[in-house]
Amino acid sequence: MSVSGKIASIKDVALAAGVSVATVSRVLSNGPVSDALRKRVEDAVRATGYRPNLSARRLRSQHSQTIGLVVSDIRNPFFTAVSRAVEDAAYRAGMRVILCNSDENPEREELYLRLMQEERITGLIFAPTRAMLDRLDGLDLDFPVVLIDRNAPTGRHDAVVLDNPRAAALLVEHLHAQGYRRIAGLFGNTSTTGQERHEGYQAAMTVRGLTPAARFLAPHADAAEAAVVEWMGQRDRPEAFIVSNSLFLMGVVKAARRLKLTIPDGIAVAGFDNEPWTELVGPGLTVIEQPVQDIGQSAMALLFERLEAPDRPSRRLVLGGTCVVRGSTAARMADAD
Amino acid sequence: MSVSGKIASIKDVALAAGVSVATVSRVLSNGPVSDALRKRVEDAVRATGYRPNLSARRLRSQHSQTIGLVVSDIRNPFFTAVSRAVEDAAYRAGMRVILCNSDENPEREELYLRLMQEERITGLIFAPTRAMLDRLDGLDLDFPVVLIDRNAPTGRHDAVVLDNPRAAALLVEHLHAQGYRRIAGLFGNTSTTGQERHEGYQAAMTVRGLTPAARFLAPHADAAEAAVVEWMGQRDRPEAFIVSNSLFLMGVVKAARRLKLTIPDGIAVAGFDNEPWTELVGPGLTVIEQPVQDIGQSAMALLFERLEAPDRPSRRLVLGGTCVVRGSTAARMADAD
DNA sequence: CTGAAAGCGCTTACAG
DNA sequence: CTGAAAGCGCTTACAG
Repeated sequence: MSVSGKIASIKDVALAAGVSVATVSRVLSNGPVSDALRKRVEDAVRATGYRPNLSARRLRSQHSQTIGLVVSDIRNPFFTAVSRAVEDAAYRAGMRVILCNSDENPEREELYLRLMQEERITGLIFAPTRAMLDRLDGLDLDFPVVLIDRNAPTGRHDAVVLDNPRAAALLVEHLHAQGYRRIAGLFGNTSTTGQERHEGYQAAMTVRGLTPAARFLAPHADAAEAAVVEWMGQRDRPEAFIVSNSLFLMGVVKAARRLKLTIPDGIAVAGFDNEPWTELVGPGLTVIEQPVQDIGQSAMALLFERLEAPDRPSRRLVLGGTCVVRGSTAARMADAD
Repeated sequence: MSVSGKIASIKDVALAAGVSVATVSRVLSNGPVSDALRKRVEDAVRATGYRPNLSARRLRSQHSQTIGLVVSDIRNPFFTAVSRAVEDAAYRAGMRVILCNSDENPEREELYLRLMQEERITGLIFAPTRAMLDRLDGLDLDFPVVLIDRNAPTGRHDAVVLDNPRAAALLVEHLHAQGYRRIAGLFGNTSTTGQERHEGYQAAMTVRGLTPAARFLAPHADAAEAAVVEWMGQRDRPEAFIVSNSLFLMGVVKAARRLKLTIPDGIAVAGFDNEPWTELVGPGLTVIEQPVQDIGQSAMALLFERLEAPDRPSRRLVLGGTCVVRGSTAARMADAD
């Protein structure tokens, strides 16, 4: 136990064991040490309550064993889940993670990128804004970066993303098969994700001879609620909505309630992501489930591969989503318009 | 720009500026330096793309500017929100935070406590398991700790917690006023939180001449669902449930669905916490809202106060919750029972 | 197998 | 105001 207040250093241990600090260091790193000395050192470690100083270790060994994780907001359940997966993988690999929330603000992203440099991180897992995505290739950072969730097809960085166009197309496909025709779309306007999902929506609508009708909104439930309320007041009101994130999902549900429309008869809805509560709302909400666990783990895996082979061409891992069908997209009544 | 691959050190800057490293250091820390030299150093910093090495700085200055945060699971929305508040407060104060998930596992808690020592953190914000709570006073850690969410009344550490008994009593009070009498309770069995909420429930029931009927469950939706299904099959089935966390809330809703009971006529429910989706489920769920922002900020504040006055007696900050009334506890039909 | 010594990149008395 | 030097707590060649 440290009684003195100050925590014991390797020197204290060496003194207590009657050996050199080099020997203590070797015992701690499982180096070649005689059994006799090893035992004495181990006893001394216990006696002094010694804990290695990671700052010193990092400085000397020149690697931080730290990975950076910059997301827009940890309160977004998608990022909550991904970051949990990243952290688990990191701690399993003996690494630490530094988490930062950019709030979709490019200036904060820049600030945190600087912080990452000062921490001498081993690598970065990053969900950038569109603005940052444009500048990212120009920056010269001292660590590899793996993009998650957002990504430019032309970028030079490794990335693991959902197959967003395909996922959105899945929703169109499903709604179409259920008898819906006037299918409107709400997409987030701050990330590439919203764009890509819109592209998939657009293509899948067109290929079926349906007319796409999309709006891009700031990622808030209120924005979606207002848009839906207004939209449903017009002629040719949509029969169904496809929305690109769970905040919009909430917005649609709120709008339905305000307009006294039942789901799905008055208004059908499908979207992202499969959060626990989507099962409980109304008749259950049809959603795309992302492989969040896989995304986090794969990002870590890509990072490790990159560290092993710094010069290999970049890779993009595109993961498929699953369509979880629930009552919010039940087959459309025959009598409908 | 660092072209060499290796990031520039303070020595490189000194060389480029034609000054000593001491002068560079002084410029960086806004120490007393002549304008002429300051300018030369600033230019050299830019030219070399210099970024201070935080490991070196921490080692030398002997403080890590780091606070630890150990919670059970960041995916629990309560902890998501609190940790976001903690991180914001920390970064604002120029500190970093290391986040760890214990998964309610005392062994992992111990592991992370050790990690915190190795990081030489400035202080810890900690939501411990009950098992850890018992041993915590015996440990001699080299940093102050502020407990959040969970806490033993006899403990020697600072803490910020919800007034759990009062919050649970609020729910009983409300249900009673709405005409409910047979009010059952489901409480988590891993934390002190569940215990305290049970106490409040018990007391509030007794004082109103009602019979408490409580069960303690592992914190999973499934456990709650099963318990409710079974309970509702018995004679004297409860009219309402009070539950101590949002997973149980989900469980009750699922059970209601399975039993084809409407909320609140067939089964009323109220609980913790006020997550965004609770408004959208069924007729809306009546819940206690915790001041999550305040909890995170206050924990940081208590930590800073403790650092300034290490010997001051410990403090507990007990914050009140708000009862958010929704349809799940609408007034009970007169004909009932 | 073991120890003395150098050095990672900083900050901070100590002189001048 | 400025610089030379010591030292934070480690690891790792280098000798022996």
